[in-house]
Parts: sequence; structure tokens; C-alpha cells
Amino acid sequence: MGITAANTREQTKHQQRSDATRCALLEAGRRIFARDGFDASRIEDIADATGHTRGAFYAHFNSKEDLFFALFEQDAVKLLRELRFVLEHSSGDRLRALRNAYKARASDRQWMMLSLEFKLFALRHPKVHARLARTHRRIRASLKLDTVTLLPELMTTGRESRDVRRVALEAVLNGLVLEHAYDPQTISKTHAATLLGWMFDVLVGSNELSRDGPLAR
Amino acid sequence: MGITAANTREQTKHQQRSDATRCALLEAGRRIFARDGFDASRIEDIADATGHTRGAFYAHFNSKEDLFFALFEQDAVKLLRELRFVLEHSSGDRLRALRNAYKARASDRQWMMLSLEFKLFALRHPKVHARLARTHRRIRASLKLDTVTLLPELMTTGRESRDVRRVALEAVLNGLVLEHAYDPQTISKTHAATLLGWMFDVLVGSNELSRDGPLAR
Amino acid sequence: MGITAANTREQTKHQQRSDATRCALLEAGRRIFARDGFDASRIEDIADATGHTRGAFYAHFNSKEDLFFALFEQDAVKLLRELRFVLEHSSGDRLRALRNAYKARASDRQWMMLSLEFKLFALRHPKVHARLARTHRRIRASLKLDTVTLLPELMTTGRESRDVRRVALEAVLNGLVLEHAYDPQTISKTHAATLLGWMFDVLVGSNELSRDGPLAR
Amino acid sequence: MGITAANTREQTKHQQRSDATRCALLEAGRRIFARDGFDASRIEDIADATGHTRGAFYAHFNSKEDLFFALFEQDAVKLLRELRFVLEHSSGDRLRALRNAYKARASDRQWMMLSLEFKLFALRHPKVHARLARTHRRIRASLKLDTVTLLPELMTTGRESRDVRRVALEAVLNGLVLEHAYDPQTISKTHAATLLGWMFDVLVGSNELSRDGPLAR
DNA sequence: AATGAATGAGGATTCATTCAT
DNA sequence: TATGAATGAATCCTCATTCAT
Repeated sequence: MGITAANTREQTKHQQRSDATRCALLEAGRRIFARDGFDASRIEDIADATGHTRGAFYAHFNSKEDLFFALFEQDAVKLLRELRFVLEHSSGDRLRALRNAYKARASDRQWMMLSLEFKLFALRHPKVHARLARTHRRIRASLKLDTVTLLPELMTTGRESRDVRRVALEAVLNGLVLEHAYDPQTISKTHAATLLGWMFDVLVGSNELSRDGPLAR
Repeated sequence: MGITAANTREQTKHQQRSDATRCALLEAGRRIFARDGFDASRIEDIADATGHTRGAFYAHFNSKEDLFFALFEQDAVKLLRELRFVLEHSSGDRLRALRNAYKARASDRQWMMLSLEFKLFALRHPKVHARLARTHRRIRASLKLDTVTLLPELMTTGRESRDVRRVALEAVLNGLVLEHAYDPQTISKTHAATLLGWMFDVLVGSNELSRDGPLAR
Repeated sequence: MGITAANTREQTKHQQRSDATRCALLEAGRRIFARDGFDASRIEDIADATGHTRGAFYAHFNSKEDLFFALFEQDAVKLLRELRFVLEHSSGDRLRALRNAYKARASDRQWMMLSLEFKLFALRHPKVHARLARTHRRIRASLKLDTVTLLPELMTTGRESRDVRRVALEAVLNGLVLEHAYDPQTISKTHAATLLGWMFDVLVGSNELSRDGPLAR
Repeated sequence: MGITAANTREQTKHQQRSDATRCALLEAGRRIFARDGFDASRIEDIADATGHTRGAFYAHFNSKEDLFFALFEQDAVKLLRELRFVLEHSSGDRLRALRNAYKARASDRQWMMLSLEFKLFALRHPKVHARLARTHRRIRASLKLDTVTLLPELMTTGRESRDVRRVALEAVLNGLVLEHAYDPQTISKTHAATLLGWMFDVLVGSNELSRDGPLAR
């Protein structure tokens, strides 16, 4: 028993150190990937950023891609978890809470750069594409993220329309945040947030994907 | 003189052949860069696509970046020229012509991927950033692309607001086209075009960048 | 005293467990080295095969080479012990017993692959060469393996000739077993055994290393 | 036409340089592979031995394996060509010519080490095994190396028996040359040659693969 | 202008070995 | 004795670029 306890404690210490390293690598990977892009990111930079060597990296991840995918999953989980939280814990006007959460995302440039890298990578590696899509679906399912339950006020339109709007919001967010990063003088953070608010209204507020568009009403 | 004439003719032939090669390289470069991204693109692939060897590439361009920048300039010129053309030659409703031209751009995935690469590259190479911006400005100036002249109907708002809207349109276009490329099942080409129409209306039609947004009117 | 006894018993248990681990590592090492060759063998594979980690390996051996040498010694001892046993316990025709033992060795592919690895390693690492040779000599001596005593019927030729024949038998065995492994369709196990019988007759039966060879008689 | 001639000459110069480099790499590869074994051989050593860089290596071969296979083919062709030559050009006793050629091969330690490496590699990489076997068969066929034509005096036994003898000769050669390399003091080059002569007689001279063996006659 | 051989810096990955526990 | 995280040297291979022709 003493041995067991000792072993447990030992393992725990190992485990702790290991987990810390792994997290540090994920964090560093996120930063470096966002900064340099997947291709230009060097394992050594990531390892260095954690104060470890390349060997430590390979003790935790099989390859550069492996870390990349781990980040994808981490981010997808985090985003959806936050979304769920917002929808469940907003007292009162949930649509407004959602709108604010959406606008707030304009601030997370790192997240956007990574998200862009994920899409580009998927686009350029068809096999990976399917895998990432599967991951995404799995996470959505596991979090029971489902408009029916969470946002009955949007149930006036069909599922397809809702999906289009959701994805379009994502797209517009990506575009604007990238543009802000590229040309912050023309598109300030305030501009970006304001514009995102408009887009939200257009995409969530309008009821039909008609040719006439929201302004026609 | 006969000799001179012959030389001239020969040089002209040379020149033509050379120009053809250069154009082919540009064309191939556009395709490969759009397909693989700047980092993953290999000079050899580009040269191969033209039926030449890497040597030919270096006879026309100093480096991979050099070709990249040449493409940037080419694209910028082409885009602005087309824009100018639309504005100058549309009989009747010029705003609608502009709107249609904007929506039409949703079809050019290659262009979008390249444009994305340019932005990412600029973002990650500050020195290049300034250079590209300068190029852009120079071209705008040389084409006298200027709202005052071309679209007086938009002159009701300030320059800043106009610039924001213009760049936001670009951003939204980028975002939606990428999303369509990434997930064509959810965002069809038709969806993308429709959404772009809405965005155009929101961004060009509304008069103020107010917190209330277009729907508040 | 009770404590001492307990310690002793514990140590014994330790010892036993330890010995078991060491043996397991030797056994696994033999298999992996024979399968993959020295260079391509990975400590981790060897450790894994015993159900332990690399750490356990280094608790018992100082290095990959160390295990390799231990195997060499183990094999040399075993081979010579068996040889001695055959010679001492065969009632009647000892030459025929020897011949059969020789032919039987054709079946042990693992042993042959290892033996090949030992030779190659020695050939390529001169310092090791001497060490292995010394080991071999030491074992021969300790086992008092000596033709004078064991096989007086072969004493009609000189020592040198006897050594040549012994080593040549080894060589031919190696060659044929490897060839059987490489191309079992052409050289079946039966073929190999038959051929080894011939070789034995040629090498042990003939009395002189003359230019004329065995067939000249 | 002038241009064509110039091009041809140019290409020839390129070609010549290229061929020289390729040959040098093959030669160096042969030496290094024989000396260090496939696994322990470093591309850099091979390149260095030719006075070129690693890059040059990869301009001529796709990988370490690629060079290895090229050497295999080269050697197989060379050996079989020589064999054919011996059989076709020996005036008088062709069996004796063959016997001498066989004994002579004892001198080529490099060749033997390489041949050993080929077999080991094939043994350890089943996919490669098939490929090498195919190569071998192809070469034999292309050289019309066929006992019926070349050595009618051996036609008294069946094909299977002839194949066994041929391969066994190879095996015994390998074994003895390796043993000589490993322990030249016990097995001198003279010993090796003498023993090979015996083996040749046993394997080529005897008519049946009977249990009794050659000495029984 | 174009070829294609060669360079050489660089980066991913592997793995024997060490060390704290 | 055994674990397993971490090291870091080694090595394969790629590819932008140069250079003789």
C-alpha cells in the first residue's frame, strides 16, 4: 500500500510535469502557428518557447500536424463551450447576449489567425479536411449544441437557413478580423465590432435568404 | 543596316518568346500559389507547369518573393481596372452595376486565395507590408480611382466612412469565399452571392457607421 | 536478525525479479537483434517486448552494445556447452553424433542471424573484434574444449588444419542458413541439411588441405 | 542547326559531368555500404567521398535505398556478365574455367560484403525482397544465362538440383569470405580459395543430392 | 534566355541515453 | 529496480538559389 501510494504520488508528479509541458507546448504552438502560419512554424521555435528541446515536443506529439490538430480540437471545444455558456447563462435577452459575444470575438486575433490556418490547411489537404469536419461534428454533438433547445426564438426558419447564417457569421468575422489585422488604420477595432454588429443583425435578424435581402423589408 | 534590322527582328522574337515565358510563369505561379500557399509552393512546380526548368524562372524573377509581388501588382491593377471599367461603362444604375460586379467576384476562388496569401504574407513580413501598401496606393492613383469622380452618389458620407465600407466589403468577400471553399455544402455559390448582395446593401446603402446599424432605420 | 532475514529474503525476491527481467531483456534482445539487425534495433522495442520501459533496460545494461555483448557471451557458452555435451555423451560413433549436431544447427535461423550480426559488428569495430575473440577463447578454455581430449580420432592432422576445418564448417553453415532464409524456395531446409552433411564429410573426413581436394582420393 | 549542334554539345558536357558524378557516387556508395553496412552508412560520407555535397547525391538518387538498389542491379549485371564471358570464352575445359572464376571471387571482399547487405536488407524488408528477386530474374533472362545452352555438360541432373547447387555455391562463397574477413588468421585467402575449390567439386561434380553425399561414391 | 548540375542552409524526425522520482 | 520525461546529437531529405555552359 505504501508502495502504491508512493507510486501514485510519483506518477502524479510525473503526470503533473508532463501535463504542464504539454500545455505549454500547446500554448506555444498556438502562438507560433498564429504568428508564422503552419508551414513557416518551426518545431524548434515552439519547443524553445516552452524552455524545452525539440525532443520534449516529440515526447508529446507525433508531428507538427499532430499538435496542429490538437489545437484545432482544443479551440473547437473552447469556442463551443463558451457559446453554450453564453446561451445558458444569459439572463434576459439571449439574442443580445449572443450578439455581444459575437462582437467580442473580434478582439481575438490569435484565434482568428489559427482558425484561418485550419481552414487553409484543410482546403489543401483533403484527407485532413474530412477529419477536422468529423471532429467538429463530434464536439457539437457531445456539447448538445442545438438551436432547437438553445435558441427557440430562431426556430422560425429552416435548419438549412440557420446553418448558412451561422457559417456566414463565422466567415464575415474571419474576413473582418483579418482585414483589421492587415490594415488596422482603415478598419479599427471599433469599426470591426460595429460592422460585426450590423452583420449579426442582418444575418440573424432577417428571416429569409431571399434575393431581396434584409433591406428590402 | 540589314544586320541591324535582322538583329532587331531577332531581338523582337527573343523578346516575344521571353515575354511569353514570363507570362506563363506568372500564370503558373498564380495557380500554384493559390493552390499550395506561398510557403508550400515550390519553384520547380511553377517552372514545370510552364514546361521550363527552374533556370528559366530565375531568368525572369529574382526570387520566389519577386514573382509573388509581381502577381500582387498584376492582380491589383487588373482588379482596379475592372472596377473602373464597370463604373465608367455601366449605362444607367451604376450602383447596381457595382453590386453585380461585387457579387460576381464570389466566383473567383483563385483570386481570393491569392489575395489571402498576400494579406497573410504582408501581415507576417512587416517590411513587405509597407511595400505592398505603397504599390496599391500607386495603382489607385495612376488609375484615378476616386469616389469623388466615379461615384458622386456616395459622397454623402465622409472619406473615412467610405474607406471603411470599401475595405469591409473586401473583407466580407474574402471571408465568404473562403468559407464557401472550405464548406461548399453549407455555403453554396448561390448562398455566397446572395449574402454578398446583402452585405453590399448594408455597407453601401447605409449612411452612418452608427451603433444602431442599418436595421435601425 | 529477523530483519536481516527479511532483508535477505526481500533481496532474494528482488534478485529473482531482477534476474527475470534481465533474462527477459536478453531474450527480447536476441529476437529483435536477429530480426532487425544491431543498428536498426531500438532499445524501446526490446524493452517493450518484455513489458518494461527503457528505464528497466538501463537498470540492467549500460548500453545497446552491452546487451549485444552479453548475448554474444551467452550464445558462445551455450554453443560450446552443447558441443561438449554431444561429444561426451554420445555412445558409439562420436563423429556421426557431431555430424548430426552440425546438421541440426541449420534449423536455428535466429542463432545464425545473431552470429552474423556479431561477425559484422566485430568486422566493423576493430576494438570490439579483439574483445569478442578474447571472450571466445576464454570460454573455450574454461570448457576445456580441446580436440586432443575430445576427439582423438581427428588428431591425425595438424592443429592448424583442424582449426581451418572447424571455422570453415562454421562459415559454410552461416552461408547456407542465410541463403535458405533468403531464398527458401530454392534451398529448402532439407537441402540445407543435406548439403551441410556433405560439407561435414568433406571438411572433417578429408585429411589434408591439399590442392587436390577430397575428391582426388 | 548550329544551335542544335551547340545544344547537343552542351548537353553532352552536362551529361558527361552528370554521369561522372553519378558513377562516383555509385563507387563511393559501394565502398561505404560495404564498409559500414546499409544502416550505418551516412549519405554525407558517400557524398564527401566524391567531393560533392549531399545535395548532389539527391540530384542523382531519390534516397539511400535508391542508391543501394542501383548498386544491386549494377553488381548483378556485372557478375552475370562475367560469368557469361567466362563460359563463352574459355577455350577447352569450361568446367575448370568456371571453377577458377569461382575461386577468384574469394578475393573480392567488398563485393561479398555488399552481397551480404543486399540479402540482409531483403530479408528484413519483404517488399524489397520481391523487387530484388524480380531484378535478378530480369537480368538473368536478358543475358540468356541458361545452363542448357552454356553448360550442357551439367545437363545430366534436373533443373532443381542445378539451382540448388548454384545457390549453394553462392552461399558457401559468402560464408567463407565473411569468415576470412572476420578471422583472416585462421582462414587465409589461400585456405579460402582451396576450400572453395573443394566445394565446387563437391557441388558441381556430384550427380545427386543424395543423403550419402559425394564421399559415398 | 534557358538548361540542369550542384550547393548548402535548414528543418523534421529519431533514438540512445540521462535523470529526477 | 523501474518509470517516463527530457535531452541533444545525429541524420535524412528538401528546396531556394547559384553557376558553368
